[in-house]
Amino acid sequence: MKISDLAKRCGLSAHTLRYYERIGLLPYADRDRSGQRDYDASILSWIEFLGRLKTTGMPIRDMLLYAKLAGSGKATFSERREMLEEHRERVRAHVADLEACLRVLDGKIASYGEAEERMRDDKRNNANTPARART
Amino acid sequence: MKISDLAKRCGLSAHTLRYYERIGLLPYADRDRSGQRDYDASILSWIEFLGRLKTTGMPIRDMLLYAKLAGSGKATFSERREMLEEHRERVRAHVADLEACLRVLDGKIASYGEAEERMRDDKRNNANTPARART
DNA sequence: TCTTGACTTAGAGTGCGCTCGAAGCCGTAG
DNA sequence: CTACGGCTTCGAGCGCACTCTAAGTCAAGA
Repeated sequence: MKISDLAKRCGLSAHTLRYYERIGLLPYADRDRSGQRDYDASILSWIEFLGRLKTTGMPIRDMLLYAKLAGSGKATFSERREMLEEHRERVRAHVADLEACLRVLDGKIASYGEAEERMRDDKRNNANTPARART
Repeated sequence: MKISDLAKRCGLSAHTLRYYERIGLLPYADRDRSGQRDYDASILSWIEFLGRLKTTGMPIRDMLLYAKLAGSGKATFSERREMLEEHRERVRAHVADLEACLRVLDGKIASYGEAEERMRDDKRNNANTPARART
């Protein structure tokens, strides 16, 4: 598979794939006789997992550490598990944060909705009541 | 309230507070007779709300638009509500993504745990069984 | 044969969100 | 009076994660 094919399949640009290889996030890809990268489809599952780490906010330097451990075989299973467990906790905490934020947004949206409602009422009644406090 | 007091209370640095004022995310603060910013405590709730937007990944340019609308009174209630509704949808989608990632992490962690378990068993049995496929 | 287009490399540039430094002013404690 | 800490402004610098450019190579199709 050429780099542009892999790019299409994994949703990263060819630029980004080369960048990831350069920094060590992707293993050095085999080159064909004209020097072009020729990827094995098995790289896709690794890229997909990296995408999960990225989505969940893991910085590249941590992904690099994980990648290095993953290249060292069975001896690093427990270290990798611990990394992922710590990361999972951070992600869970972040999700909890986001859910709290969502509740705040819900409240704010509702209060705008109610304010708009009142404004429509005022208009319909053509009443000259004093302005209400903003929220 | 001086900038360092506000910084302590809201968790942003004085540098960041000045930066936010400079770009228009915070209203221009009153200065005392020696030119130093003197904040009213009411700024705290606005900063807290900005923090919610930031936590949920809203870029500063969008916060700036929201801030501009919020400075324009009642006429922009519906526009602000629509902004927040769209943002809320993005956040909900992101939370769903994160939850999918958490399930992947759970699976990965479990498989490391099982592999470690098997390695301990193998050691205890002192058996020279062939290596298993890595996951 | 010539053109086209995708690939290669090293390295520069971009956008975001801060973060810091320099130089100078102000008010209070000693 | 002086020293000190904290404030001011403006602008430069930083860390991250790409993103793009330039110059060149290569293989296949007209």
